[in-house]
Amino acid sequence: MTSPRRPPRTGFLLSQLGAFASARFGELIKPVGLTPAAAGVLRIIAREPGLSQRALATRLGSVPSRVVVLVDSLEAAGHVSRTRDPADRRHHRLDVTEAGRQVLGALRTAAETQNADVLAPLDAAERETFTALVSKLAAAHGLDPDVHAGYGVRQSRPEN
Amino acid sequence: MTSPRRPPRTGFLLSQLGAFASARFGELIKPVGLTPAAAGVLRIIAREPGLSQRALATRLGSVPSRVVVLVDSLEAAGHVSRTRDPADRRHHRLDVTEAGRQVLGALRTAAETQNADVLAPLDAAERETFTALVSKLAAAHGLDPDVHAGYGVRQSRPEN
DNA sequence: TATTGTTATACTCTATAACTATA
DNA sequence: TATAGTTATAGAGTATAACAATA
Repeated sequence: MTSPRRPPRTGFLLSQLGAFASARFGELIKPVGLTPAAAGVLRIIAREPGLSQRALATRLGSVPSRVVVLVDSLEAAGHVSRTRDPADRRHHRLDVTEAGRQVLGALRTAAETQNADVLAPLDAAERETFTALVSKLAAAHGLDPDVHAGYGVRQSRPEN
Repeated sequence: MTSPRRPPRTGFLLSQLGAFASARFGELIKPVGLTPAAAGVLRIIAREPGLSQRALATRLGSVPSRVVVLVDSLEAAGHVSRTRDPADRRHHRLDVTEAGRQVLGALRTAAETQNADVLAPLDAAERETFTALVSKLAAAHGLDPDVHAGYGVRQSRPEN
C-alpha cells in the first residue's frame, strides 16, 4: 500500500507569505496615498530618469494603456513629471519631482518597517539566512523587487 | 554625512516570489480547470466535510456572496455538492464529490510540481532550511496555505 | 427578529482595440 | 507606414446592500 503523501506546503505558504508582505506594505503606504503598484513605478522612474512610457511598460511586463493610468495618478499627485522629448516629440520623458523624491524617502521607511514586521518572528541569524535564500531564489527566477506583481505574470489570463 | 542606506529588499522580493509561486500554480492547474481560489476552497471543504457557506466565508476572511460564486463554480464542475442540512434547513452542507476527490489528487500533483519549480535553484540542504524558515514565518503570522490571498487582507481597500 | 444563503449592483484592476500625433 | 501615447471599452474579481427562506 502507498503511504499518504504529506502535501508539499512550502510553495503555498510562500504565496501566502508574499501576499501578506504585500498587504502589509500596502497598509503602511496608505498614509502616503500610493498603491503598491504606483510606488513600484515611482521607484523605477527614480532609478532610470527620462524613461519613456513604452520602456516602462516593457519593464513592468505590462501594456502602454496600463502605464497611462499609473503615470496619470503619479502626475496628478505631483510626484512625477511628463515632458515631451524635443528630439522625438512622440516620447514622454518621465522624471521624479522634488515632491516625488520626498515620497521616495517615505516609501523607503515603509519598506524598512514592512521588512522588520515580516521577519520579526526570526532571530538575527535566521533572518540573515532567510534573506540570502530569498535573494538567491529571486535572482534565479529573474524577479525585480520594484515590479509590482498584481498576482503574477498575467499575459495569459487573470489567474486569481 | 549620512551614508546612503541600502534599501531592505527582502520584503519586496518575498512579495515577488509569492506572486511568482502563485502564478506558477495557476498555470499548472489550468488544465484542471480551476482557479487557485477555487482550488483552495476545494481543499478546505475536503478538510472539513459538511462545512456551511457561512463558516467557509469566515475561514476565507471573505463574505458570503463571494462564497456563493466560488461554490457555484465548483458545484457546476461537479466537484462539490450542496445539501440542505435537515437539522437547520437554512444551512447548506458542502462536501467533495467523487469527481472532486480525483481533482484533489491532480491538485496535489500540481502543488508538488510548483514546489519543485520554485525551489529548484536551491540545493537540498538550502531547500530544507528555507522550508523550515518559511513554515516558521507562516505559522507566526497565522497564515493558512489553503486560503487564497488574492493579494492580501482586502477587507479595508483593494490595495493592489 | 435573527440568520443563511442569494441576487443585484457597483467598483477596482487590468487588458484589447481603436484612435491621435508625431515621425 | 510605423511608433508613442491616449481613450473607449470590456472582463474578471470581489465587495456592499437588498432580498427570500428558514428559524
